[in-house]
Amino acid sequence: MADRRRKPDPPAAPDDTAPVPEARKRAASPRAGAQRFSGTYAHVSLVNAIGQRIVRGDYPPGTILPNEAEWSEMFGVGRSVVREAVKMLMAKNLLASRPKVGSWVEPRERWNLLDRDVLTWYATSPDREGFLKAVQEFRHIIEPEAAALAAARRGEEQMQAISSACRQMGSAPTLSERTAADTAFHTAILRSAGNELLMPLGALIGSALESLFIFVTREADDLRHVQKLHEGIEKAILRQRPEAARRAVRRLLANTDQIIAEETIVRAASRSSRHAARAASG
Amino acid sequence: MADRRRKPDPPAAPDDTAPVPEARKRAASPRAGAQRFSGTYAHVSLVNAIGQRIVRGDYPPGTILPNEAEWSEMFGVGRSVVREAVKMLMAKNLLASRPKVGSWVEPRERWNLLDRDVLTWYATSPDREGFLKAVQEFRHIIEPEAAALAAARRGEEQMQAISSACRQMGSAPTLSERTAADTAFHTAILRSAGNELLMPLGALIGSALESLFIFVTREADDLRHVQKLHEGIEKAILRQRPEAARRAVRRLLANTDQIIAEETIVRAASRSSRHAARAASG
DNA sequence: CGTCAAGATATGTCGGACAAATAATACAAA
DNA sequence: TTTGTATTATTTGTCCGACATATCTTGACG
Repeated sequence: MADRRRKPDPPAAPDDTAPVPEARKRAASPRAGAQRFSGTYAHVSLVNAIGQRIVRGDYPPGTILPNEAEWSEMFGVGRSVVREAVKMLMAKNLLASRPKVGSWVEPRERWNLLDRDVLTWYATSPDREGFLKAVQEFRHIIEPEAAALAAARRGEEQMQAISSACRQMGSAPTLSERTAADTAFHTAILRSAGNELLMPLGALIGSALESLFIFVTREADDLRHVQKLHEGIEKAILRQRPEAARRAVRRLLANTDQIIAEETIVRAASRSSRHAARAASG
Repeated sequence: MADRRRKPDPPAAPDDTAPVPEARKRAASPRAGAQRFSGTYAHVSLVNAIGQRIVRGDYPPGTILPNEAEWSEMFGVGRSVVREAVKMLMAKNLLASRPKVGSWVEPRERWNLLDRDVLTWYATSPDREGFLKAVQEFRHIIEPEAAALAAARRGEEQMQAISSACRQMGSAPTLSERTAADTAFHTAILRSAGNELLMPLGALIGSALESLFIFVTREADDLRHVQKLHEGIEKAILRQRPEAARRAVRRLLANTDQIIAEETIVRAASRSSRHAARAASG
């Protein structure tokens, strides 16, 4: 779930580094079911909890969900909180509802899979491999063209944003910061492409990179190589060469494909070895 | 706004052609502001009203919106209805809010522009030309590749869905039905591509076609030509020729580009003639 | 000038009550 | 038996009022 609480633009934020208010006490007793997180509003917790369960497959499409009273009981929140959370999931087309029937899970092809939150839940679902495969294929479709458009139309500040992100990627001390810069790099390219419909896809790339960052360990040589690939993209856009940008992005994606493939093999091997161990011990 | 009230899958719907219950009486007096629509739930009306105003530009990004009490007053609904509507818009990233500050319009690049409802509001906004331009460019990126994937991976029933939609397009008696079949055709291709991330984009194509259907008059010759172009796509997918499918889609899109360009010229001309008339009379 | 305290105000949450929609059931009629 | 109709039960939809929480603003104080 994206952080809903950010400083609004108009009331200029004097200090955005202020710590998020933690340690919020709940008077309500934490009843059975999933726990509530302090520091977050109840409806946000609920949206995440229910959304994650749906995407994870706990309630397959067509299933009638627990009704409002049951959710309310399960999470120890008021009915209005449940209703607002359900409405948010409806807005993402994960749910629909009717009086006397209840709420049910919508068929998967209606889900707003490109939504930030839904992507996050998908990325942490058991089908992570399916997620990575789909996202990566999608990137192959989108990103080369986006880079080509960016090479053709990018403005001066946009170019600076791209270069800056690329530099930060190279000098990031931690993998986490590197991933953030990586996401910023690709998002900046999408923005530079001059088509606002492309921008929501930044969340897609971000969740893919984050998923890779969490599960894949990478060696120094590899990181250097990846950095060179990114610089190749930057250079092509800087020089306003659409075809070169397209090719450079394809090279990067091919590299990522390879990493995913290797990781998949490793995971499959460890899985089968676990199976073997279990079979041997059983 | 997509119709939220549909028959759920599990309780098999015996008759889906039953008329939507109209003529619902409101006890509450219709106060100032936008009117409520009978037959629809209040929160749906509110989501549409507020969402449309935001996308249309009535409240530019950064603007603090009226607070809950004011919306409540404006539309003559209770505060909970307002809150649920606002939550749905938050789920689409059009809004964010904070206690003591209020709700504000999020920067445009955070909007979930690929969402069905947001697209609908965008399509009816004053910037319809910008909308069509962006969507059409996006189609150029997505659809050729989707068709190529479909040609490579389509199943038997998926092929039947494509062919059926293509046939229905050819024999549709009204333009409205033709547009519906057209949308079904492209949606079926997206589904056949075997990447679920592509499926939400059906809404994009649908809204583009609907927008064209509403504003563009087309001649019989033109329609025949378009039909042939669609059949070319169908044939390529039927024969499982990815490259041919890609090319066929590009031909169709080039044709659509031309139609949009012509329409744009016509509208610009009528606009300037109106200006001229006004200038002459003023 | 900077820091901290108090007030003001918008959203967040709770609880209860009633309205509306509709699936399911019971029942009457053909 | 079948068909159509009224009743019932249940779930979501809406309203209201109260209070909690967050946080911007203001002002006192060092």
